[in-house]
Amino acid sequence: MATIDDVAKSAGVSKSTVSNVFSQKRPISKEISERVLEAARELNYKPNYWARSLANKETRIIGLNMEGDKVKFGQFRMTLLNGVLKECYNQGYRLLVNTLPKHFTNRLENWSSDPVDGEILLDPMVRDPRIEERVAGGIPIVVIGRPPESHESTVSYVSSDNVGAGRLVTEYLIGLGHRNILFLNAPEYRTVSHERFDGYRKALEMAELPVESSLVVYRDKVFGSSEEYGYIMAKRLLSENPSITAIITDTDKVACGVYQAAEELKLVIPRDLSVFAFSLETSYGTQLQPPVSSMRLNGELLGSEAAKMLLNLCASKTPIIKRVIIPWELIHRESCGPVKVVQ
Amino acid sequence: MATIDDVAKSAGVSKSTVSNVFSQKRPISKEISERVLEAARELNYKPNYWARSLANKETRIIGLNMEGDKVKFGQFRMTLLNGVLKECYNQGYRLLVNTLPKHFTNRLENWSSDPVDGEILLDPMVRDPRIEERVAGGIPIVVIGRPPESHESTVSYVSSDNVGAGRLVTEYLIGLGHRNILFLNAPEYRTVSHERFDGYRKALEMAELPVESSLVVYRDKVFGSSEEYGYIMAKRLLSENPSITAIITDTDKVACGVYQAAEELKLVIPRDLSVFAFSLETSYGTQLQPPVSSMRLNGELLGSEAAKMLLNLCASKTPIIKRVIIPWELIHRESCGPVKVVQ
DNA sequence: CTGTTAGCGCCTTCAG
DNA sequence: CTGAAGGCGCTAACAG
Repeated sequence: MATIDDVAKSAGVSKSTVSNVFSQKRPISKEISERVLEAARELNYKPNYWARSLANKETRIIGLNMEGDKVKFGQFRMTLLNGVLKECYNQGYRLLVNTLPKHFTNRLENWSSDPVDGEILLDPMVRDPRIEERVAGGIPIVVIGRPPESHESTVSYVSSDNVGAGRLVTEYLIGLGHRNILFLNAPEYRTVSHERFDGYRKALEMAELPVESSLVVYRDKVFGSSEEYGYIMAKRLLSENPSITAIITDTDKVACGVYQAAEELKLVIPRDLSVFAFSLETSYGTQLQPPVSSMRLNGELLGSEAAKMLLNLCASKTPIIKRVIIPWELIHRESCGPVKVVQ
Repeated sequence: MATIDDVAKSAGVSKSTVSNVFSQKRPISKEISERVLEAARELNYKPNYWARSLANKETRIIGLNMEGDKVKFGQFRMTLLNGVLKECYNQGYRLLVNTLPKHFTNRLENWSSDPVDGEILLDPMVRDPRIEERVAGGIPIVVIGRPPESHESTVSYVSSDNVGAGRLVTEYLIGLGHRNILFLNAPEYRTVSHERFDGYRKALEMAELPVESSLVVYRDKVFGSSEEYGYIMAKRLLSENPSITAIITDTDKVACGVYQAAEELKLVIPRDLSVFAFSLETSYGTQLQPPVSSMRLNGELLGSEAAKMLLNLCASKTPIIKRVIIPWELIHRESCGPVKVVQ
């Protein structure tokens, strides 16, 4: 690969002239400029990205950091990704998907700074070392979802109103006459599960209903898949506690497990059991019989807003903490109905 | 941000010692090593990724390059992405999604090498400058899909058997009695549309049926969306030529437009019209009434195989051209049926 | 096992 | 408008 020196020599000019022909940072006479370009073309020269980044101290790359080792996109993350990409596209940035497993980054020889100007963090956790590291290193970040309380006022983020969502759903089910609503929540270490629980709790309190701790379950690591989580917990809890008439799940995959459990227990949805899923990760949501009611989260907007904020942060260097809440919408399908009247 | 020099000074050793403590490229005594690590921790030092890349001539980043300016993931691309990510994860590589619009890269000041060790190219075109550039620059690439003929034997690729798929689908429809099968193909500049057409043609020839050029349409740029393409072309051609009893489409989005046209023309699917879609990009495929028959393409395997090949290429430096064909599966749903018997 | 000296390829002063 | 010299932060080759 030809370097700037080769081109300079070949065109009979100095390195800095070549550099400026490309960077356009200072005017170069048309003749010389063309001579340089011609030489570059012949040598198949392109400025080296890393060398340029090193000197410029900027990469024009932003990172997308997904929590955990499972780096896998579902429906929701995909729309989110599309939003981020759209904004990258608009502003001439590239996107780096961070996929390094911990057992890799933990090794000393792989320990290094990240090759990005800033990062978008997904799925914030109640204790999130990712945030602390980046704050310490002065790397601009934007979180998608609510950051842990310790950083809520120091970190920019874009999120849905998860408390409101949890509350609305619960109120909706209460309105249908449900009194024992099982909540198959996301893992406890994620902030979102607490937000949704807060909403759930508020709705129950407003309705003067008790909050049974046995009805609130957080996903545990023991479950190999979301379906398994939904299936096992639904089967167990519905058997133990037949008064449960509605289940709120984290995703449609969990709901899928719930459906299976319901079928085995001869419970008909929505006649005997109402089911609601917060987010749709697959096409299960609409394929299930009956299709499961859910939230529409507008991932694309979450993504593009996050990217916009991050790129502003990268550019301005006067870090302005912002918070953006993206509205959701409750989608009524056919999985929730009035509670069965006991005869 | 602290540099290697700061750490060296603070620990009272030389730069190269610090370097080697981190890179582990040569043994450093335990005492010194710990002293260095201690100093690094205090200064919050991390090796600079770009500087390291520059010296090492490797980034441990691979690129995912999508043709065109539309950088957007649908269902199929997402599974493909997941496959790529899985392999990146296994081998400690990061993934860079290339999203730079042409009007950006065309500007001289943005012209530069790509910050990756190698690249996966999606949606190869009949004339594909991306391939030529990278071959000229000596950047390892793997194409997903069949490369243009000019490079078929010089470039590694992983693909589905699109000719076979086109053929099988067409034979299937012929077997159902269809004789006038409209093919709403992908854009002509993409190699995949030619492969599928080849299969379509072969099937017709085997059945000794004529290949009507008016029944083979390539998507044109004038269409703003896939749905529009399907809708407009189906409406026009079904009106002009009522003998058409089956339509093969590129994706479920195109099929969605076809469904709408059929409805307006009072054609019932599959009674009056059979519809088949090659790939499923959205949840339309299964949500449409009736659900549309399609190919299951195994995007995850395509992606992971491509990544595996690329990482091999990056490592070995003795470029071995490989070709991998990933099998597909025909999924029968309810959109194809026997041709209506004329009474 | 550790230190010294050159680069990697580009950009950025500062002279001219 | 152009050239020369030095630096970005790290690694590599060669001494010791």
